[in-house]
Amino acid sequence: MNVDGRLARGQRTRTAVLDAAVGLASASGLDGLSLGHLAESLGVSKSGLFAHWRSKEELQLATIDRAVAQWQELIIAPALRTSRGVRRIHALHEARIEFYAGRVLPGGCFFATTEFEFNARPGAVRDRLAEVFAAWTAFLERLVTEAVELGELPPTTDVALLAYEIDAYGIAAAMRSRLLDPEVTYRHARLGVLNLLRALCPDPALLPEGPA
Amino acid sequence: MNVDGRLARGQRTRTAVLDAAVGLASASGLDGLSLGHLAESLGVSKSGLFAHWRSKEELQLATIDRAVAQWQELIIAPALRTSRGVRRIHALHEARIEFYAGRVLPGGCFFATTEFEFNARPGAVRDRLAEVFAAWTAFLERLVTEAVELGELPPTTDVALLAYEIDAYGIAAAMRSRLLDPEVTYRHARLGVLNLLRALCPDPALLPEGPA
DNA sequence: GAAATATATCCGACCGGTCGTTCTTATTTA
DNA sequence: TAAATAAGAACGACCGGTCGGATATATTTC
Repeated sequence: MNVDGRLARGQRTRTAVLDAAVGLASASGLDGLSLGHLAESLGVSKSGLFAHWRSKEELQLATIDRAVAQWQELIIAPALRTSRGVRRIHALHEARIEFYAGRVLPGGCFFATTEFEFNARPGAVRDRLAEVFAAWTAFLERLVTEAVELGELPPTTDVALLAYEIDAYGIAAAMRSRLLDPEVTYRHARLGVLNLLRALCPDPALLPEGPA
Repeated sequence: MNVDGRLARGQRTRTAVLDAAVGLASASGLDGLSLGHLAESLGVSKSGLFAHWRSKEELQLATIDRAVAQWQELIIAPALRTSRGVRRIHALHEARIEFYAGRVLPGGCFFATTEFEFNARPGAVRDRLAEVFAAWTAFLERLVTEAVELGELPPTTDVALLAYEIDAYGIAAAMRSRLLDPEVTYRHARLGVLNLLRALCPDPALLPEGPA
């Protein structure tokens, strides 16, 4: 970084490349995205990419990190600004559905696409994706645990199961929205979690009224 | 077919190729599976495949049809042998989870893999996959409707929503089981639907007792 | 029934094209 | 000037696909 705070040229290039890679890979997958197409979409030569990353795999790993940062900023951070407990769980899910429905990444969910792509392809990329997924699950479970500790959910709540259920509605939305009616899909994904939380949460004031 | 009922040589080859293709594509995807690898795994020459299908896309479409037939036989048919209503819905979900957990196809769920793979790849294959998915959704909704008509589910049931929720637990299981603990994942997928049905179904005798 | 013919099936060799990657060279930046 | 950054050309490997010919199977002919 320069003295005046501006990013060096190389750093700017790297960020631009990774942002484009996240967007394109959300549609085509990380392996499905060819370096030639990525370079062309940026008006950059393919070999120039190798000045910043030693191999395609290194660029893929960097792309995952960039996608995690975006996820953190667009999904996690807004949820953490709401009050702890059931409200925060609901806000997290809503932010996720908004993310899909708003087509922030034109290709859909980066993680859903790549995690299916690398499901049966062992290697560093798959390991990294598994780490990210495990961290996401742990985060979800932590939010549920907090809601239980606050008394907003019954103490008998199966934390891991509820986290699974909430995540399932999101995953299914990411998949179904591209093949079936997106509006209907997103409505179901939102209604499903709302019903789930309403059935468990004794205090109806913690959740929005109406059909969602 | 011959007069004695045995399949002709070509027909046997075609079936063997498609069976292998379904298995391999469940792991690597339909486009990710190269014709060279497919041919090699069968001890057959690559060019020989083109004697049966005019292009890779034609073989992909035939592979989808074969996967549909397997799904019909292994998931749909067993469920249809149980009595109509909530029991049948539950049996369908259980068969699906068993299918994943039993690793019938070593690569996971053929449809989950390929539908994500072709999510952003328009063409005949994607169209066919969307058709299959729509048919699957319609089938799920029909089962739910039947349960409502039988009085086993409340008449106020949101049929499409409940079908979405049941499918979501299956989709999530297909995805998470490969990156997180499979046993835990399948247990959650089964428990989730069981809880869902128990909460709606006034007659507890229609569902198995115990924690799943 | 045997020979001859037609057809279905399959293979090895090869093509053009795309992939990730490397090497050499030029240009910018500090 | 030295280092960082970029481009261009070219590579070997692999891809889907084609082609002529070999082999097995079915059908016809005698």
